[in-house]
Amino acid sequence: MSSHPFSESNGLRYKLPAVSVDIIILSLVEDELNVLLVKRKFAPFRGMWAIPGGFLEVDESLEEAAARELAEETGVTDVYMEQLRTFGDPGRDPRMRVITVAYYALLPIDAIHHRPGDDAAETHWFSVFHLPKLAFDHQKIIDNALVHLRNQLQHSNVKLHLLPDFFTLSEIQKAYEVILGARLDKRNFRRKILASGILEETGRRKQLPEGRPAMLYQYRKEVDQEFRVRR
Amino acid sequence: MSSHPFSESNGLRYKLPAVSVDIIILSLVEDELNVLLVKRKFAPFRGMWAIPGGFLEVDESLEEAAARELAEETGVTDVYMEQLRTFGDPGRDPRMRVITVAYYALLPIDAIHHRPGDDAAETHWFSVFHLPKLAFDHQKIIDNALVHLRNQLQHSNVKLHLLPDFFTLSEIQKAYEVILGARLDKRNFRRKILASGILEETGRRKQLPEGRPAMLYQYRKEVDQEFRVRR
DNA sequence: ACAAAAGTGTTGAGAGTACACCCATGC
DNA sequence: GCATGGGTGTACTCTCAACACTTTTGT
Repeated sequence: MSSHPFSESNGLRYKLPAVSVDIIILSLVEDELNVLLVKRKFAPFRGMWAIPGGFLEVDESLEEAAARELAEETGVTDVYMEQLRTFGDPGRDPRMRVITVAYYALLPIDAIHHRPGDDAAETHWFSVFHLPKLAFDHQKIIDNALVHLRNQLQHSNVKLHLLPDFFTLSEIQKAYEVILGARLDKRNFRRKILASGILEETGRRKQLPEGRPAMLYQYRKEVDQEFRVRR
Repeated sequence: MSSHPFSESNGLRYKLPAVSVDIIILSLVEDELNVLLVKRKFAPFRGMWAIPGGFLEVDESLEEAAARELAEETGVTDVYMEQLRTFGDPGRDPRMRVITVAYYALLPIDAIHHRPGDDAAETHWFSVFHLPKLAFDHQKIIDNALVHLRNQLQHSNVKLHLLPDFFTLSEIQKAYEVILGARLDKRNFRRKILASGILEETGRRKQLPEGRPAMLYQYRKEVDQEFRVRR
């Protein structure tokens, strides 16, 4: 183990990298998987779109920093978040060495109050599949988040935190299809997700503009934890 | 996005956290999954065992830092490494704020030269299942690595980088059993791993001290990449 | 010949996949 | 009564799990 950075003679403090937290905020809006981006007001990459984030403050855990950034951009708290990965290549920020810990947050459609505080930062939702050119290595970070999300849906029956409290089976199937980029068979999808036991009927139905009303489901509270194992 | 940490008036530099890289070095030794630990020479936690690691140097990527620490402890280069997760709770290091990016490295038994340089640091291999009390939050970090490794073996046919170049089917099965902590059926294991196509026969056999000689296998070069998808 | 580890097949259960029609509602 | 989306069953394939004996070698 190398020595402590402060135990060396002074003049080395400039070597300390900065630590930031970036948060990929994902939501389903009108059958699209959207990510919230902010337009940069300062150099470098001034005017370009970037993942919201900021520097870590003293006595704040990484999760707290991510939650704070999320609240600043969306006004939303109590949201599902997960640490993704840390990016720290030298040169990823031209100003100085910045190590960024990437988180991603999944929010249901109905939780978005969209810029309640006047942060004055310009924000916008983009489809993750049609992004503009992004600042820093942010495209790579979003690619990473998407791979992670797809893996979760394919290999387990985790709760998909992008849905509102009550939803129809068609809505959850559509969410899977949008994220995976593939059509799924209705009968097989329903049988599988109901057999997995993560859902329960609410007894209520959703009145649609057209067609037969659909049963509303919710995730069972008890099985919030994942159960991925096969045996 | 909060402002740049250096753009504020001075007096704030002490706020910058330090960034370290810890590397969990795993190896199979005599049917045990072992992790390499170092005995701390300085406070805090002086005399306790810890995961090898060190502070990130300027112009060094996170991967390079992890590889450097690995080489310092084992003399080994060109090893399979993967980023695990970043730990940064305030108070995890009593001296100051330290954000640590955890990596794990898997090395085959025969790659270990064990302390070729005289680092003077006392190192020792421990079974991951019988660890002493560790410094910092290092127990948590190792738990994390173990969960990650088990998930990989259970949900995919990735190359297990803990094995030497050539190995018998009994050896690879034993490796799976040690890591998963479960007995596996010999016939089912062999059928499954051969059907997955990640292995190929070498044509050579391993002469054993007792019993019938066993066919030696190797991982196929072309399929180093994972193929987890089902459809 | 015996001890030790390698090697090998079959059967039953459950999961995944492909596929097409009837049902309830609003207008 | 018709347009719209909700809801349902069956047959085939493939994967997984359980289970015991024969083969090859060294001594």
